[in-house]
Amino acid sequence: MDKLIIIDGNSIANRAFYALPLLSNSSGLHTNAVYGFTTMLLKLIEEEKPTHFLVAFDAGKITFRHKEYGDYKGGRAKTPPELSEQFPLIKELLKAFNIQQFELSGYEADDIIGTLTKAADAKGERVLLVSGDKDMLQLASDNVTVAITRKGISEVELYDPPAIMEKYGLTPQQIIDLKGLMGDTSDNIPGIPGVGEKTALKMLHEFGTVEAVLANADSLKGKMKEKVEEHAKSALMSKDLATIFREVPMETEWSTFRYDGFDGTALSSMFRKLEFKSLLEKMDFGSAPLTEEEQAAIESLEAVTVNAGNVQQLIDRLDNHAAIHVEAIGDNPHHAEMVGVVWFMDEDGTNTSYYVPMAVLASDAGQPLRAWLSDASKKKQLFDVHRALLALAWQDIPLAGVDFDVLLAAYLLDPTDSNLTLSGLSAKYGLPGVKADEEVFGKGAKFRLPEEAALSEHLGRKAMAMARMVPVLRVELEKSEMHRLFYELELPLASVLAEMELRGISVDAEGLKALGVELAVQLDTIMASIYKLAGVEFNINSPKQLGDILFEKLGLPAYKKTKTGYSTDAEVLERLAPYNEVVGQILNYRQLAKLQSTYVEGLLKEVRSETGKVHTYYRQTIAATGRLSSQFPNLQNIPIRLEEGRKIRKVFVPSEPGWYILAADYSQIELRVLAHISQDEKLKEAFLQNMDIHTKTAMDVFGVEASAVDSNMRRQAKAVNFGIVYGISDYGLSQNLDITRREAAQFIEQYFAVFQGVRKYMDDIVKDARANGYVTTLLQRRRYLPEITASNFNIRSFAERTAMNTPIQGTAADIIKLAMVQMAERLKQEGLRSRMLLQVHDELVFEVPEEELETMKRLVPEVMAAALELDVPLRADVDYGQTWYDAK
DNA sequence: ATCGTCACG
DNA sequence: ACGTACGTGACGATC
Repeated sequence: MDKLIIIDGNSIANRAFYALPLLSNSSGLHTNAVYGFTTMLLKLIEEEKPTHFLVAFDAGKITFRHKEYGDYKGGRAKTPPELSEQFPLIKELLKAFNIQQFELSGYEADDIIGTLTKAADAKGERVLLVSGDKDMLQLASDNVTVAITRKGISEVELYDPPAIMEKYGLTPQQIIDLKGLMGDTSDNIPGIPGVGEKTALKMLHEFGTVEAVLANADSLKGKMKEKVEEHAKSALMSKDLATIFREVPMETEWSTFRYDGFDGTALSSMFRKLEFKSLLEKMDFGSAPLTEEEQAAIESLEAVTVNAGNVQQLIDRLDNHAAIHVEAIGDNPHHAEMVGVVWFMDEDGTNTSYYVPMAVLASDAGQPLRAWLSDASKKKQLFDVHRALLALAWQDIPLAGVDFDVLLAAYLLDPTDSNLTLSGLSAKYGLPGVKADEEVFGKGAKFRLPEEAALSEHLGRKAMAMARMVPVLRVELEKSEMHRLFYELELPLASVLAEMELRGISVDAEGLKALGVELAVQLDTIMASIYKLAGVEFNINSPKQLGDILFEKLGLPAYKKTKTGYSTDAEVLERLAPYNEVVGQILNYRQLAKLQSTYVEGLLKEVRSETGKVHTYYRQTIAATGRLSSQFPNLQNIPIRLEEGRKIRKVFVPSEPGWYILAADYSQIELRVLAHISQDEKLKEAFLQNMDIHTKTAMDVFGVEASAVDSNMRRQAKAVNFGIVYGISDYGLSQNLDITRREAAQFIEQYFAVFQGVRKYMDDIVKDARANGYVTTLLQRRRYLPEITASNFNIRSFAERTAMNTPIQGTAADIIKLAMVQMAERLKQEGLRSRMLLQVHDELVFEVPEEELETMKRLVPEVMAAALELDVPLRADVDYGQTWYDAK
């Protein structure tokens, strides 16, 4: 039996747009609505197996309804541009799907659909109508089932006449009467004011139609009677407006909508264009050939695999210059599995790549190649030098002479790009033909290296793409004035980081284990006590089970909810603590369990048994602000705020007997940066006089002398200063200080009244961001903020706070990176044995031999303070001790 | 894979 | 009216 699926195109596109985050592909095209639309089409095709298919769209600006009723749809917000730009893509997508689309000027999609379902009814054909709009229920019949999306677009609810009867007690026809009575604000259909769904349903259950309700208005009571009588005309007009027009003059010939399946080539090409990687994989187009156009755009390449027999061919071609790619498998470069190295020489235009498997590179035959890699006079361009340095170092192959990094350059050009891969960047810069690693290797459990020829081809394509991108990226860096940031800071930093990470930091594993035993004992005791107080054993680590116990069994008040249930975070538990003793125990348990799982067990897993060291991996191309991040293990979030956790720092020790751990941290670097870029006189003055900034802020905001600032005032001032750096909002500050929004707003107003330069900076930076589309740091690091013009208040506000925060946080990141490069330089220059080990955003950690202590105590803060000259002084405080804990 | 929670600056 | 403080990573639970 035939089955026609009709999609209400505008409605589904809207639903998809608001249900999904604002995705965009590498060329900046928004694709979330297209993506949602696509997944819906795929699901319908698979599950419903339609024989006929069409999508109806609204067309033309003025429909006959506007002529009858000027205000029709007057209340509806304009379609945001982020959505309108996706309609052409959806239409292109439908072509690739081979699905008919219908639009008729002067009519809405509803009318087209109404006319078609009427025709289907007449012929007795089955129809599934998909929409996000409940109005469509009026079209349901024995033949027509209506599917209404719910919760985004992934799920639909099916309505046939019995289902509508069950849910509303109405026939499909009466859905029109329902809307006539209650109206619809989104379409600006008035209905009867004061009548909502409940009242409207009651009336219809009693009288049946709008007309009958009006005729029987007398039998209604009091106010309702008045309202119905007064708005009788409006009700009738509303019913009329809500009635879908089913007589559109159009072709309703069934065979026009025949659906014979999609064209794999066109669809896979479309998915590639949209960069729907997950769909491409899931669909397994596999051998779906590229379109001629795509094929023509791909350069030819001869991918040579090097072995002992032909290695001389590569050695003969080695020159002073090449793009190379180091392929190593695994997230952690400290124990990545080396696949091999690929060379691509650009000069002679032969388009030949040379893939050298690791075994060949490590063999005697590979010796000249290893020598070339280690020769600083041989200039090479890479993708992710930092990772390559580490992976090669663990194979005892030094790498030198790197003069460009495609990854690092692309990161600087857009630090928020979420697809910084050779495949993604190739697509972004118009070089098709580089497959995604996932596509070639598979992922997760399915990961395996392909056969040699395919591997050689894939790696060769990566190297060639790099070679092509290098000159383009060099120009782009120049154009956006980030070439100095790149060549003088980020590229040298990559080597400094690699050196620190390879050195590693020693961990007292025995001490850590002892701490673990202590924690285990305490956790056991607390657990038993919690079970006793709760009267039942449960998994305390499960927020779901914990929520059930606290809010159902013990009946405590629930302050806030999460998407999936009750919130049980520390903020909630602290409020609940007075009600029941168990809550405090749970907080205590959480704190210790975190220490045990993350900092004892987690850290122990990362300690290398041969050396007793951990080797973190700083990621240089992740954070949108230019900060580093740290992984495997994360050494940037070792506890310090609470004493119990702070003890973890005792296990970080020097790697040589008699040495010390020395740590230096910037004092108030972000507020000093703010003073400099805002040129606020008061703020500058505070730092020029080296005052306690939070006390100073309290004095100015509360208008009192230093002696009158109590600890509570200082605490509040401190929160305001944090808020300022984060891009302040009254709501955020009120949450933080647990005060009302009005009070928070007053604080902020008082702050700005004093620090007028800061206010001006905040205003100007948002204006700048809107005008340029991006903000920059002092060293010209850039962050694009496309959402600064969003129509959605929340999205736009977020972008505005980001515009305020990024130059501050980013400039602080610039400064400490400068200090690191300069510090590495000085250690070398002055022949010091001290070593830089860690960076924690505003802090540098070293291990220092005793005889260098005095030198380092002086040198480190000096270099840090002088890293960049601002209009206020920078200051770094230093301390040292036997462990990181003691260097406080 | 995603969520809730919590560690840091 | 709208409802989030900025930037990260790791863990256990759950689907």
